[in-house]
Amino acid sequence: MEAKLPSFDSVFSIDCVIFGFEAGELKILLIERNEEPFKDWLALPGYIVEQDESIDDAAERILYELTGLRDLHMQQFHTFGEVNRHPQGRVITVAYYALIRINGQKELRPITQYARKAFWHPVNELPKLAFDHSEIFKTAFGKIRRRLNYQPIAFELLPEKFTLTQLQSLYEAVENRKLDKRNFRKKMLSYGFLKELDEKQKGVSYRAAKLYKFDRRRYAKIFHNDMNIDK
Amino acid sequence: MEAKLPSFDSVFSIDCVIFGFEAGELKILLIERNEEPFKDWLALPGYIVEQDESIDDAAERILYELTGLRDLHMQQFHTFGEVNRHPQGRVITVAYYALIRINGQKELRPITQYARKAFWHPVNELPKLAFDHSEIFKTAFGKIRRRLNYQPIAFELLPEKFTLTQLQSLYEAVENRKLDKRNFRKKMLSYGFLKELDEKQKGVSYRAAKLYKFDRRRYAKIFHNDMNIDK
DNA sequence: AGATACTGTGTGAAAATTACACCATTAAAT
DNA sequence: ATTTAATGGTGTAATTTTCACACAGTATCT
Repeated sequence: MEAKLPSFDSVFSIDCVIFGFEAGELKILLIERNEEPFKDWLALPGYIVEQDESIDDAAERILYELTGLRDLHMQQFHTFGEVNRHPQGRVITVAYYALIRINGQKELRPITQYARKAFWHPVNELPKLAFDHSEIFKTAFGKIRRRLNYQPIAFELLPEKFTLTQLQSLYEAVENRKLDKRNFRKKMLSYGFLKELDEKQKGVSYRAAKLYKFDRRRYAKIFHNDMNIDK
Repeated sequence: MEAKLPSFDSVFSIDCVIFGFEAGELKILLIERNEEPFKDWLALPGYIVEQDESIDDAAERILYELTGLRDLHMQQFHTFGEVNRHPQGRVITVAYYALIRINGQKELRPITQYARKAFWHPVNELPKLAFDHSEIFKTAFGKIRRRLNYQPIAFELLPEKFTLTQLQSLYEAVENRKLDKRNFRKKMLSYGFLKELDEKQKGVSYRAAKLYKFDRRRYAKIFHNDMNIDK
């Protein structure tokens, strides 16, 4: 009986919204498309999923092929399924986001020919993007803005060792408002998951600030029953 | 050039997790499948999306066809895309949830032959479900549990006019813990979006409680800049 | 030596959260 | 008429959290 059932194929895609933080500015990763449709347009890194890979695996592969970036923790956040969102037919897309440190060492280098190049672009003043990617970006930005206050995602955007001022300016960039320095530091430290290091900032022309690290272990212990539900 | 591009078809599905509240218990809507695969199994209401309907439209249609329920506000919450989640091939599924009042008047009556019947089942002691539907349910339950405290979703589960005790017992059912009556009432009323009615409960063999209504207008005013970000 | 630019710190007021117990009202049972 | 069972409805004090707010210290550059 099972043998009689028809067998299904499917065409759907993944799009990735990768956030980074650099020079006090929040940025996302864009590619310049080298393939129709929307050839030469700017777009989010995204492509069609293969039949034999899970959507989570596909997200990793596709991001790697288009940008050269690997091993980020991407999270699915929404699926976009308007009938005409893709000019070639019915293609829904599952959108993922990730937050990463922008790091001069990590070269952005498309592996496939589908992208001509990949680069960081500030989230303010984004140009028009291919497909419905502008909408996808907007949704992603809304999600991380809210999530910032419930999950320790800020630390994925900062270098491993960071100053409290850097952390604060990230919050300010995402929330788009000024925060009080004393209250911010008090609150962050009170959580108990920041590890104070014996090191100081270098190369600044003013008093060097202490460096801190996000301590995943302590975090896991502290929020085992609270914020972790979210995972 | 555009004319040369291949044209895509796709097979993917929608599954719905519909929560209701009755007799102090949280329930979800299940169907008994009348079609292979998983014929005779219990499952979430779900089916394949047509090529010419958006996924949001599809969710409404599918739920209606399998259960007779219409005009709920469903919200997409996750897409499930493991390679072998569907025995007939590659079928990812976009999952939606909704919260509704269980109402004796609304008959549960499948329109198509794909479901033999539709019925409410308590969320505790759920049987094994078809496909990966047990996992889908679990994810949905996690989402609404967290959302309960950020968004006014509780009122969608209660009758239009409800008592504070009913509201409290809903919170207790979802959070699975007892709450303090005085603090709960104080807090709920302090929000200012509950409208006290001149009516009282009827047909109870003890002191009748006042009835309240959720006042969407006041809610929208009060939380315009806060919780509404979430929408 | 002075200018510059940022680091790092404390206190008090206000608001929100928590813990906690008893009398009032109604319908049903006697 | 009285009692019983079940829930409705209410306040206060202690604690915790949030918020507003200002200035001296230090490294670097000139």
